[in-house]
This record gives sequence, C-alpha cells and structure tokens, in this order.
Amino acid sequence: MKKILISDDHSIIRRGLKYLITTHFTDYPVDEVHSIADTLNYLKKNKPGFAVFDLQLSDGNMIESLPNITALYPQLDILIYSMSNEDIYGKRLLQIGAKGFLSKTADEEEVVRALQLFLSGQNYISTRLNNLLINDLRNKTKNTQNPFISLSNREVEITHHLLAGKAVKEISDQMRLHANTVVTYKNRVFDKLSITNLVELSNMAKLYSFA
Amino acid sequence: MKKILISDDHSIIRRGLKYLITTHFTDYPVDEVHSIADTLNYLKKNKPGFAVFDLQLSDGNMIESLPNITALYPQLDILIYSMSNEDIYGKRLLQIGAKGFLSKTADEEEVVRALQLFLSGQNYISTRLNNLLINDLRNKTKNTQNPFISLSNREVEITHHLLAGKAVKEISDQMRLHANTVVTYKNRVFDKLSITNLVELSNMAKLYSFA
DNA sequence: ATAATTTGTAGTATTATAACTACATATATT
DNA sequence: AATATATGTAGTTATAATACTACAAATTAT
Repeated sequence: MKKILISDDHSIIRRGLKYLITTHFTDYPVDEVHSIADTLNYLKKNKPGFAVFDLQLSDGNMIESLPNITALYPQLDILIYSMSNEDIYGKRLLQIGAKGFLSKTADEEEVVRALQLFLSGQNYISTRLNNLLINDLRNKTKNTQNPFISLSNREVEITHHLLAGKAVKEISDQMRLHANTVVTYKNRVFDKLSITNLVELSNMAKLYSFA
Repeated sequence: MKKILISDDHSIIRRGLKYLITTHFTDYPVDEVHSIADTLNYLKKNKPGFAVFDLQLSDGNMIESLPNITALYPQLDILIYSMSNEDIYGKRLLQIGAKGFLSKTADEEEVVRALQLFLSGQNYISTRLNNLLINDLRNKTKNTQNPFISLSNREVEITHHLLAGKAVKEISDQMRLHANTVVTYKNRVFDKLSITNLVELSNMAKLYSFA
C-alpha cells in the first residue's frame, strides 16, 4: 500500500492530519517530518506515493525545493497544505507540479474532501481557486513561472525602489518623473503580481528571490 | 467533569488538539469554536473550566478580548496556544490573565506536558520563556534582545495589522478607531523600532520572528 | 507620594497616494 | 502591413496618510 508523507513544522498539524487520514482512509501508512532536509531524506529512502507539504518549514521554503522534488520523483503526488494565500500561490504551485492546493483555513469537510480526491489520484483545488484559474484562461493571461519576469524595465526599476522602502514622492524625485507616473507603474506592478500592498510585494520578492 | 473549550480558526489544529486531549486525558469533554464571537457565546452558555485559545481568530484578536474574558470568568483557566513569538507575547498574555503560553512550534511531547500541567491547574510556560522572565527580573535593564518587546499592547495590535498589509484606514475601521489614532500608533511603533517604512517593518518582523 | 513617562485617543492642517483617464510611441501578433 | 497590446508618461479629482499638537488615564520611577 502506498505511503503518505506529511511535511509540516507544526506537530499539532501533523497530528491532526494523521488523525484525519487514518480515520477516513484506513489503509495508508502515514509518516511525518518537520523540515525540508528530512523530507528529501525520507523521499530518497522510502518511496511514498503521496506527500502533503506545508510551504514554510523550519529550514526553508518548499517552493524552492518543489521543482527538484517533482523532477526527482515524478510518480509522487503532492498536495500543498498551506496558510499562504491561494490567490497568489495556488496557481504557481500547480504550475511547478503540485497535484493540489489546500488552505489551512479550510474547514474539516473540505479537508476530507480534498484528501479523498487527492488520494484517489485526482487533482484538488478549491472552487474559488478553480474559478480564478478559469477566469485567467479566458483572459489569456500568461503562464509565467516567476511573475517578476513579466515586469517591464521601468516597472522593475520602481519595484526596486519600492522594495528599498522608498515613498512614491521620493522615487519620482529621484527618477525625475511625475509622482502620478510612479503611481501608474506601481499599479501596473501590483496588477501583474496580483497583489494589493507593499507587504505582499516584499513577501513575493523574497519568495522569488527578486532583488 | 470540567469542560474544555478550544478556540482556533484552523480546523486541523482543533482536530489535532482534541485528539491529543482525548487520548491523553480521557475524562474531559472537549468543545471547539473558530471565532471570538462564538467563544464569547460559548463561555456564556456553558461554563467550561478550561480554554485553549489561539490569538488570531477569523474575526479578531484574542488579546483584545482576553481582559474582558478574564474579568467575566475569573474561574476559567486559559492556555494560549499560538504561532506568535513567545518573547513578545508570552509575558503580556500572562499579565492579562492567561494561565500559560504554549507555542505551536512545540513538539508533541511538549504539548502534552503543557496540557498535563494546565489541566491540573498549574501554570505552563516553556523553560525558555521562564528563563527570559527570570532574567528580566534580575537585571532591571531593558531586554534589548528583541525590539518588538518594547511595543505596547495596542502597538502590537496595529503592527500586526500592518504586517498583514492593511492600510491605515482599513485598520481604523476594523478597530473602530480614528485613522489619526492608528497613525499615532504606527509612528510610535516606527519610532520604537527605529524604522521609517513598511518594508523595514516587514524585514524586522521576519528577522525577529514577530508574528 | 509625587513627579515623570508611557499609553490610548483624536483634532487640524498639510501632503501624499490612489483612481481614473489620456495619449504617443514601441512592440507583438496575425 | 495592419491591428492589437504594452509601455512610458501625466493630468484632474478624490481619498488617504502624515505631522504636529493635545490631553486624560495608566504606569513607572524617584
């Protein structure tokens, strides 16, 4: 019988998940680890059929490692189970090979439904995210791995300034532009990255090593 | 037999906790809610002897409500079970009446140990936090370790909102405060942390694991 | 016990940012 | 080559954020 690996740095979540899995789907052995390093080790030794991954582990971010993992273990089905915003991360994680994206804010029925689909080899995403993606397709939005590459030169420039903590006025002075121009760029950047504020920009920049 | 209430907005954590409690301490009925509002309702109707509270719930922050709760239900023993940094939150939560502070990053044995103490009426804090507090007492000099410690409760609250990417207006609406009041807090936070913008705040928060 | 400081809260006036619109030029797409 | 889309740039108007000031209540220090 296929094994399931849980990678999450919170013991209580591992416990909860394991409990849900063993009560609803009796015939899977469940193992757990709490770091990226242990995940990689485990995958090498054992060959689990399924993995449920948190994104932020104690020793790093799963997004960085995921491409490696999917390349090394193409048979492995991966479900991302994360606190991160599905609007921002959902699509990108599916693109880099996850079989599903489940939010930690999902209620129990949803979690069980997701596991049911996932363990039967199907994909899972919330209906919300699904609608988002369909909408995306309609609008023919580009599928880019790193959203920052869609930025124009000028947009990249002001993004740098923004990430340095500079105010719009400051940037427009330094760049000899009208403040409104900078605001326009800022808006376009936010649009392209599907974000609404500086904190998200900062987070995404870290995540995608934009600097 | 005394009841236990769990307030947490993540179903998986409620599930994990309930599982741990029922397997280790068979004789307590455990109920669960996922919002501040439901918590207050539950406390009014039922009179649980124990409560395990997350800090960030869907409809608000437990720090705000805790003084009310402890005033209304002085018999209730409260254990805070949070993702937030114990250096910053531990002491102030104990001050406003919690019986213990347990980090969500604690491993399972620690969680069980904490519950054991808590359910037998004793206080629980990690040995780490304990040492910190003792140290604090010894050398009356301010703890310069983590600058976030110097923030007042209200300042911590708005810092939280800021780190969630919320605008001043948004925060003032949610907290039912004048926007200027929020700006004042924001300035005081920035002063105390010696920073001048949100990006720095975000960086520092990551650096000092303020969350 | 008294003085000093911090905390929680807003007011007024000034400045900055956002929303929306516009438009010429550059770049892709068919 | 013709058409569509993206990019670089600002204007006007509405809205939001900041600076500065103030003050009572709570807390801390002397």
